[in-house]
Amino acid sequence: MASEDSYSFREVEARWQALWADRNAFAVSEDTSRPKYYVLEMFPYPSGRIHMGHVRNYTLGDVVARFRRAQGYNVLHPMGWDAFGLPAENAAIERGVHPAVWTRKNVADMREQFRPMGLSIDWSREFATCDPEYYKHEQKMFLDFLKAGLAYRKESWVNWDPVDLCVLANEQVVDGKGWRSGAPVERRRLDQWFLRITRYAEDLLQGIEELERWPDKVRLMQTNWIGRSVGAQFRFAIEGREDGIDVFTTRPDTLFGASFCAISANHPLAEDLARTNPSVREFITECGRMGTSEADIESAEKKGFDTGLRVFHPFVEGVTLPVYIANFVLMDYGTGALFGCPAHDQRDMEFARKYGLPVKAVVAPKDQDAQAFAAALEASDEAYTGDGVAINSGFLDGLPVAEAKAAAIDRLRELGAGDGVVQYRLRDWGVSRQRYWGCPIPIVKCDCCGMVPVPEDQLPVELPEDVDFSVHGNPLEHHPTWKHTTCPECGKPALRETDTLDTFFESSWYFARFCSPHASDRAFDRTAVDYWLPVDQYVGGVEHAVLHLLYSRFFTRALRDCGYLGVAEPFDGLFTQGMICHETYEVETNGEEPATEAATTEGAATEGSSKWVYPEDVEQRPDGSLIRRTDGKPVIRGRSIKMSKSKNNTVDPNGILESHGADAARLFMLSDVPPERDMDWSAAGIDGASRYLGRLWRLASHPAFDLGAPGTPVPDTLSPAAEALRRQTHRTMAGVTADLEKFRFNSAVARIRELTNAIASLDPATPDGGVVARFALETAVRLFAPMIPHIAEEVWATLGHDTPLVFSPWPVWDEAYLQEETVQLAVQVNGKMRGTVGVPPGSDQDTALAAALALPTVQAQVGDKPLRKVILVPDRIINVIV
RNA sequence: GCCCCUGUGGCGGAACCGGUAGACGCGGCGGACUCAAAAUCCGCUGCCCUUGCGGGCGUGGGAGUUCAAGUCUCCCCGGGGGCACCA
Repeated sequence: MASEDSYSFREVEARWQALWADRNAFAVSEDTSRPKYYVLEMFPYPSGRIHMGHVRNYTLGDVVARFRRAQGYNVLHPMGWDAFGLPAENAAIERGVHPAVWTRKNVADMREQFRPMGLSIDWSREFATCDPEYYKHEQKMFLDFLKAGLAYRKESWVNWDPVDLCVLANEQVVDGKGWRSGAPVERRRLDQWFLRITRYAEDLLQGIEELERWPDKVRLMQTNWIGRSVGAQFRFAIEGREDGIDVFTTRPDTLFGASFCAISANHPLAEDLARTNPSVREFITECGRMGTSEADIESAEKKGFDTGLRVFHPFVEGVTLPVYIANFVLMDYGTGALFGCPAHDQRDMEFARKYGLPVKAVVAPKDQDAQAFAAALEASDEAYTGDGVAINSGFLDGLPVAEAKAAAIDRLRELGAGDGVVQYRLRDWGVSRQRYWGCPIPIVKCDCCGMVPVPEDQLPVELPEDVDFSVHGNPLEHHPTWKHTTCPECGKPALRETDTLDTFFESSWYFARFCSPHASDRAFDRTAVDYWLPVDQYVGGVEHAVLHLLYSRFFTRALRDCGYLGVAEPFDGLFTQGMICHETYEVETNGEEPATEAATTEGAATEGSSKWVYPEDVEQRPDGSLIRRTDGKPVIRGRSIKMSKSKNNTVDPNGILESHGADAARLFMLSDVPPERDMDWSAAGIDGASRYLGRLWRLASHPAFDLGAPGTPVPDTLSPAAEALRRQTHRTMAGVTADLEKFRFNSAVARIRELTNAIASLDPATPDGGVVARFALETAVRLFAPMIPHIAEEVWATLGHDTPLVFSPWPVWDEAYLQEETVQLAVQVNGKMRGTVGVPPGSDQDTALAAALALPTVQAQVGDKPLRKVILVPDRIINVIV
């Protein structure tokens, strides 16, 4: 085939990318004369290689950016690097490369890997979070938070990752294991810096209501994570002691059914008792050992220790309850103490049965006999947690649960014992990390003055470059000189804080930094953030539903309260994309070559005797069976799962960009599967996308019509076939515009393909075919430009246009052409489809009925039976009931 | 265990507010072009009965509401995700 006949994506894509770059097409600045639109994809960690997840993420964002730009918005679409973090340090330990060098190299490599995608990014705003120019502002923020009481230090139990030798936030512990290392987390007591995210618990919760362009799933996850619960807090007086025990409960209505009080092993009272009682000490130690370890979660056995203390029931004079130290009571939720009502709480029931405590029913369902129900419940091992009315409960008797709760709280208040309170599951965010490659915490520890903030004129506290990774542990701690300094207050020798900040700190404000990335004396220029924020469309993976997205929402509020910016919510719209999956392949190794980690596709190889094979090494034979390219060994096809290095089922994006081009990769990413869902990568899919691009190209380069000159007006009156294509073109504009606004990219692609199919099948003899075909084709590429920008530009230019599409407005449709000339009305008889009939749009019932009854298939059903009823939905359906 | 989402041809998926189920694509089958193949183009492609015309069935299963249900309600089953001693 002659080269001029085939579409040469290599040459075309490079040419248009060069033009966009030369014309600075994507650089933006504040412009109050136009509406702004801020599009942001979650910035990447510079691992060194881009992966298909990136390709999908940035393709989705780029479609939005280009679409909004065409619509006339002033679009900000920046890119940066989430550059601090453990992998850099691990590389340093394993390969002796300095984390900074490793990171810089990866950033440079990945920038080059992204380049061939043709993204509409304003690269002049690029930064990496490991730049001191970036993190110095973060240190200032930390100091401002400290002043505002939003940052504080406390000794606390922490989640310790024994592999990464580092503290983890609660959000970073998954199934009792470190989110990165996968190692069972240990409990340790350490001095830590915290951010008071709990101050905003209610506000963060309320704010979720307003996030209408966020997925419900994410809103729900955040709601659950914050975990608001309404109840009562009150104090039990201890028999023979001056102090009391504060407890929190969501069921104050069941107080008459209380049979014990339980406190956490870390409760001050428990620690107090331990000082004099060795067996208490032993029990506490035992609880500490279990902690959040895997074994503990498995067993989940309730254990208690009877302290011998007794507390007075607040409502019933003379009644006392035993006080237990219990392993299931958490110190950092509520007050670290609770009362147990076995009849109406399953966990309390188990505890009561184990330690022979009384079970007293105090709530019974409305419609049941209270005494019989109570007797059955008290003999059972299943607690009743449903609704009902209070029984055996003194002044509460007969009240429904909700009212009983209120009445109990009122009484507690009268007694001066307690009050109604709201509790949150959300904990403060521990931000100290015992690592090198992070932002240093700008604090000096002085023996005389305590924790002293580093004065602002001494910022940034920069990381030392000469660090030794051969010693286990935190290099900042081991550095010979770095941590030794003088106290800013008293001038005596003092030590720097050697912990660094959690890397989620950097990603909690980077979106704001993009508004004024070069501001040096402050984190952001106020006019810039006021203009650009909030982000109008954020795009990323669901895996950040609670971590990054909750921290960022908190940070934005904290920054607002410290005077940095004026908004509460950082992301007005959020889109969470699905994962990229691929089939897995394995060959049996029979011990001849090293097996890969746990390659066990069900029904296939047994553990340890097979090896995962990369898709690119698998070849399909004509009979459909698979073999390994290198040696012809049979390959077993496994199910499709998320692309991951451990399963070798990854496809390298740059290989695809090289072989098929950016437009083909982008088109495949956008076709077929709705973007929020997981998609399967397949060779057939990318080939299909390439084939379509070829067809589109041929449609323009070898048109079946004389397309005439650009700008030729379409006549008002057209032949029926040409008129139909004109109307379809207008309908496509409206449909695609709506699809892009709603992230229905797969549907937008389908619509434009329909339009190009219609152009291709228009009879070349059609009068006015050329001028309408030009109109349809031009519209198709304009609508396609956000998705497959290079070929769209090329076709547009081929059709004779001088102004590139990046500088062209979005097409506008004419409402008058949205309706077809003749509508196909569906005809039902007794609710069953019997055919369709073409009628003019807006036909009334008489016209439609006459046309419908004329159909032979309808006559066969209706015959001479009398019509009982006729239902007409104009232009859609007519249903004749006989 | 609790909460949420989801189930449509061989496959990915479409179907607006209850109104022609299967758009668009992948795959498959048949044909054209070719010495042949690739590429490309054309046609067919939910299932069952029928030579055809035509008819019946069909959106995980069962009931219900309605002139009309993939769409709404209830129950059941399967798949995915989140939380998991939170008092």
